[in-house]
Amino acid sequence: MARGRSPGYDDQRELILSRAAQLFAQRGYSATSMNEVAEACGMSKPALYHYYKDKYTLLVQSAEEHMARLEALVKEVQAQRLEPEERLRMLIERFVEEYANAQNSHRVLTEDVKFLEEEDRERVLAAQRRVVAAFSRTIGELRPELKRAALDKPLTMLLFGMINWMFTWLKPEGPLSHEAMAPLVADLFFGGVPAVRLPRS
Amino acid sequence: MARGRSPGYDDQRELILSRAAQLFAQRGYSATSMNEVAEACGMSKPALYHYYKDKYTLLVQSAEEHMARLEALVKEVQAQRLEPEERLRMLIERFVEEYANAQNSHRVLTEDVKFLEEEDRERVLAAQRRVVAAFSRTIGELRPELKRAALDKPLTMLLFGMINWMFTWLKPEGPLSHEAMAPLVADLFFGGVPAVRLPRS
DNA sequence: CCTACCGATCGGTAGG
DNA sequence: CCTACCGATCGGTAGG
Repeated sequence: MARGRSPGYDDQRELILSRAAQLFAQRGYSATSMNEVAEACGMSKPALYHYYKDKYTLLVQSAEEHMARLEALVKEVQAQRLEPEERLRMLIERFVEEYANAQNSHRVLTEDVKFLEEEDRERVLAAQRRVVAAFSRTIGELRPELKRAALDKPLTMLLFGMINWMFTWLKPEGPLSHEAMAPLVADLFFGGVPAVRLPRS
Repeated sequence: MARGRSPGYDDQRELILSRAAQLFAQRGYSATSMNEVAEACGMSKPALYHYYKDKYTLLVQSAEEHMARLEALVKEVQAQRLEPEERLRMLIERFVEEYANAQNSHRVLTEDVKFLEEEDRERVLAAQRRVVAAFSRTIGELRPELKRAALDKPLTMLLFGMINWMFTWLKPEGPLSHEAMAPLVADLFFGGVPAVRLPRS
């Protein structure tokens, strides 16, 4: 029978992961030392190693948990069985919100995937592809001829560009909130999609 | 009287900078060693240090040269005195083309600015602000009420999101060329801008 | 322009 | 014999 960990164990792991993600986001994975992570958590390095076996595990964990949340979010929205436009609007809104709440993980995911080993990176990228596919299917339903012209995926990536890039310039102290940005992105995208000219076949 | 450098000196410097940018883009600035740079250039590490005094100079040089090209490009387009929509279309086209030709520098600029020292980073960011201002002025001319609602800058950043993010997913071997992407971005943006709803005042 | 190094700091782990 | 740590230092490697 398992005796279980100390009661604060999981809380400590969560704290460490969030502090590590913050440092990785600020300085980059490889420029962050485990000494800095330990210090940011108010513990010694050996204590840190009690909770995570190595630095790399922090990176993998951060990336995977973030992707898991994004995939869960996609499933939640899909379960509502909305019309394409409404569904995509909600996906945009929920993704912007999630990014706002997980800016460090988001940045680690977009900038530090290169430090993942082949196998881990493939698993993360596979999850990203599933998320992108959910968006692009919705865009294909929105205007089916885009899908026939193979423009659904590129347009999806332009949409992701707008929201993935958002937190490089949108500062929390600024006059504009992320809640105000989501409808702006949606208006711009839904206004633009009908204007896209198809290549002549 | 200056004796001048060896005839191949500037060529070597250019080669090194381009190889270094390639490695920085692939592995990140801090995870790239000067041994790797030297090897990629087919020279010893001491030889490399003959051309650049340190690793940091390679980073600064890469960022500054790339920003200088972008600013030159903005000036060229502005000199043509086009109508706002045509001018913005051309800016988009030229930026996508420049990014395509300088993907490594572009990635270094977007992901490794954090390694610049305060003073250098400020100079680079100031150049970026001037470029953004050129875009956002044009967008303000396109639909002046956006500027009054302070949405010209956010919309500019959404546009930059689309094109800055493009080369994270657009692969040279892929079926879609960057030349085809520029008009797609422009159509989407110009179609979307009139659809943007202003916050009620 | 090479081999041969340096001061420092890295990620990770020993004994207690 | 378990867990939760500490002070000190390991083997290797970074930039220079």
